[in-house]
Amino acid sequence: MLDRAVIDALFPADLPEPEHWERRYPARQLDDGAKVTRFGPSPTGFVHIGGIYAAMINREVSTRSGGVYLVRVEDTDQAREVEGALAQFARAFEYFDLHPDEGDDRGDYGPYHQSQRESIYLTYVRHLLRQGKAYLCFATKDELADISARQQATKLPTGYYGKWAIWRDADPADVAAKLADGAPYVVRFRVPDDAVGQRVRFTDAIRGELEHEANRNDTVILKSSDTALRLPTYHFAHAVDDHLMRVNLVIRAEEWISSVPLHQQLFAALDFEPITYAHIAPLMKQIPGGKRKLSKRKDVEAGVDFYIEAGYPARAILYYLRGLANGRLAEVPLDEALAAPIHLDQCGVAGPLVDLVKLEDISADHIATLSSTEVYDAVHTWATQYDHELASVLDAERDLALRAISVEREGVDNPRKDLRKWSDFRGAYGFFFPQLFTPLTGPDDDRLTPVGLTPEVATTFAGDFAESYQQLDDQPEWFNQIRELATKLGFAPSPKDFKKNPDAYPGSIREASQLVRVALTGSTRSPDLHAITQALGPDEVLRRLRALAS
RNA sequence: GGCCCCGUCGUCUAGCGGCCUAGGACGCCGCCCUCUCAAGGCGGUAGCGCGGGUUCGAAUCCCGUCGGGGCUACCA
Repeated sequence: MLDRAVIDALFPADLPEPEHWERRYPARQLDDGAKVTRFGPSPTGFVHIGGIYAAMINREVSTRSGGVYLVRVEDTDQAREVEGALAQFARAFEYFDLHPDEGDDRGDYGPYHQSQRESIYLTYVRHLLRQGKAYLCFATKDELADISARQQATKLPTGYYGKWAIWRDADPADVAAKLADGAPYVVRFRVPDDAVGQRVRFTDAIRGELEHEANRNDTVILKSSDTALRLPTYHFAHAVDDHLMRVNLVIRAEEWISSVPLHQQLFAALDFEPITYAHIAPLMKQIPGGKRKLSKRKDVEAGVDFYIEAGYPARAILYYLRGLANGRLAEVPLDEALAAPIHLDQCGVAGPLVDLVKLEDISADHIATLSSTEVYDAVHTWATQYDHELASVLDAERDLALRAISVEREGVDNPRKDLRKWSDFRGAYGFFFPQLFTPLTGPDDDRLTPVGLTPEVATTFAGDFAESYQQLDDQPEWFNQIRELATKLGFAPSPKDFKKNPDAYPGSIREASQLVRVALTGSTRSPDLHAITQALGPDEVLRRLRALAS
């Protein structure tokens, strides 16, 4: 073990003792059962939908228990930090309305950036060093790689332990010599001697009793001394931060289960009160022949921006994720589900596949419950960010937009479900706006092809229809115009008759209707025709019909 | 390789020894409605990974096995 003077010389002279931090961050005054939870975004990449999933559960559990939810930025990996990642997190939290009780801008247990907590970590590293519960390690990358290779060759567990831990029991003179040379070092945790071969049990709030081999590795707790900031690894930061921030329930993804034995050793070595863990199942993606964890790099739908850019309403996504967390909540209506608590003991333990089709169904159902103005506002907000042309049209044509959105939405039992996300708006409703609609170029226009009428018939029908067109309020009367003209031009009165004898007619009432539809909307799919003409107004209706006729 | 987690229709799941000839939702298929597209209504398709036990009785408990996922980093 190193002399205390040697150890202390490695740290700033004014570095506080642990007692200082203990006083600085006192135990919280909370009711029994109140949960202090946290989410730790790591700005090393873009926001993962699984991060929103985890944040939502953390937020929910703390709120529900009368506790505190905090966001702590886990930026100890400075080398991999990605520009703009934090801003993206902020945007995502805003979009999903997941605001922490404590974070960068408020809270008494900060700073909430790990990169700003260096002296706190150093206090505890020095503390462990002085007690011989940690030690300096000068092993180089090459040496480590060599150790690992030899272990693999002899089928031994890989890692830095036992006789492989070359600096664990190094002669203080050798350490002093390295230090004198200015050699970079890391600080490793000294696993308790009695840990080898031990098994540990712990209770997971989601999974119940879990059992694991005790940790044997002298894990790095403080990263290399050759960097400007002396930052800890995740494991050490977790122990120090969650203890000092008085977190009492750690909800995190399943891949951390394997680290619990290490974390428990760390808590014990630091004399910290043990903490409760809840490991949630990771979100998965379907791949040929199986499934795997949703990958930020490979899967677009792993990134939150995918959902925000496409314009899935936040509440629909939240509802979907809630149903994934607690299956029962997928069976109750959205409002009820969002108001219901998430129970950790009812969380699924198998990683669910993210099912975009299901999300779209949920989203369409949700949008169908919104009023026209709510839809307008949401589309407008979305378009302002992602479709400027649409945004300016919506600004200029607010009344028309509202009339368009109202078609088969207001005052009906079953509102149309043609909007699954805000980016669908242009395709489904764009034709309402002259600025976004290109009239047919004539009977040869490709958009008319699916209707299956000859150019001559199409031109004649459109021309005659425009000629005698009347903008009638009554839907049946209005539709009679199509019916009568169709009869006059020899169309079959019903699709069945036409089907029975296709050579006897130019088409049926169905083709006639579709002709008008395509002329007015450019598509064979649209809301009710009469309602469209009411929204468009007679002038625009005639303009579009004549474009086909000419 | 070692260790850990997980395994019910294509997907999300209900089920926690008899209420299970396994229920619901999404998808898919069909029918109805209809001027079209949707929506809606009705119906259908499809599953306990496999093998042993325990038990009068197992999707439910135990063991094994197979399969999927994760950890095994100075990434979190």
